[in-house]
Amino acid sequence: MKTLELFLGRESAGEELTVMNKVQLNATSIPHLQQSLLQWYTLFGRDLPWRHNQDPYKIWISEIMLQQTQVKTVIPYFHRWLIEFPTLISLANASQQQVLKAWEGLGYYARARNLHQAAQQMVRCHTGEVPPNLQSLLTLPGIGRTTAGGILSSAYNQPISILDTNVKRVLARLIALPVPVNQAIPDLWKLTDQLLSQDQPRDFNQALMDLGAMVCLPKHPSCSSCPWQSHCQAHILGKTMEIPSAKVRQTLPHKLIGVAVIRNQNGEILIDRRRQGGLLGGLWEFPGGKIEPGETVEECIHREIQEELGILVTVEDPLITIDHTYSHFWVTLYVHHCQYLSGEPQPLECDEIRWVTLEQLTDFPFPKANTRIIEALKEALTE
DNA sequence: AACGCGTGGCC
DNA sequence: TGGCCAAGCGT
Repeated sequence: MKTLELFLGRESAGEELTVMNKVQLNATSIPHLQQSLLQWYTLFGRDLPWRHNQDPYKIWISEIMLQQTQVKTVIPYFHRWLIEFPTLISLANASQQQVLKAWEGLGYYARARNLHQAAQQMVRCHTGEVPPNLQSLLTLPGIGRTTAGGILSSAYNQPISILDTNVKRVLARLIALPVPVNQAIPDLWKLTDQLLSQDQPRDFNQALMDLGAMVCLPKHPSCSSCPWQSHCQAHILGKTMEIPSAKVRQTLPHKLIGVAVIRNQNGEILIDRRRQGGLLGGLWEFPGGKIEPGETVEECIHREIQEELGILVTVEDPLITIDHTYSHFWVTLYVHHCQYLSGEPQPLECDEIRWVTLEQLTDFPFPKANTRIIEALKEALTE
């Protein structure tokens, strides 16, 4: 009997590889797994906007937006995006600020910067099309193996597999993976490769993700309605809830930040554009910085504004205090009204600075925590 | 190879 | 309701 053998949890350390666990999937069951999943998909697959046609550009946009982001969150962004950037050319010709503004609120902003760069790269090197092959796709910023597989299977119906969070969970349960998912990535790629339907790769990949998103849920999987129930080793062994093993999360560090809403005699407000590359790169913000030990908020803001912009301000009343959680830390922003005193503002620690009116603020892309400052400011100034 | 990278939904 | 989680990629 043919079997697909997956060797998991090898020991490394220079010596000969030691097989700690061997998981086998009966190769003769693969056609049945494919057919039962595809049949389930025709009955229960989701009706999603990016499944309405096979335009590679739209498929690409959806794949990027969906990285680490729920379908429900993506849908309105996807529609707005296609109105503003209906074609690959229009995206390539847009400014980064336009692109970031359309992305505002979606998070992981490197995705938007990469999308913009990749569009320009496609125009320069790929005749203005989303390249229909794996090698070329992987050279584009923001496109890794799973996204490339998603694009090639969805847009071109090519038999390229994917391994996203949903697929990892489904496959880990299917074979009752005895180690954490992250320790078995090469094996899971082999498995998703082996399972992929060569006849219907588009539907198969979409079906696999729908199964993970609708049935094989992290917390409460509906095994009774799963087309793979009779093949699922986790279900057979009663280990569905333990697989995949949850990853340990450590508590997020906390940062205290002083933030300045600086207004000049004309009532204009000073904002700065964050440097490319790092956290929230390319987005605008109200200037400020970390409160040092033993420092008051007022002292911090006065110092930071001098260091970052080379100007003097008087720190006045508090405007708002905001707690905000990022992916790897959380902050408390102590936001104060400030009055501009002297000096010519310079972009010492940012890419650009601007004096803008209250109305103009909404033309710039801001991170979420800063849009809350803008709302508070509008309330304060219209009273 | 582990870590940096946002935000909102969900309970 | 605070914590977990989501169609990953780049470095």
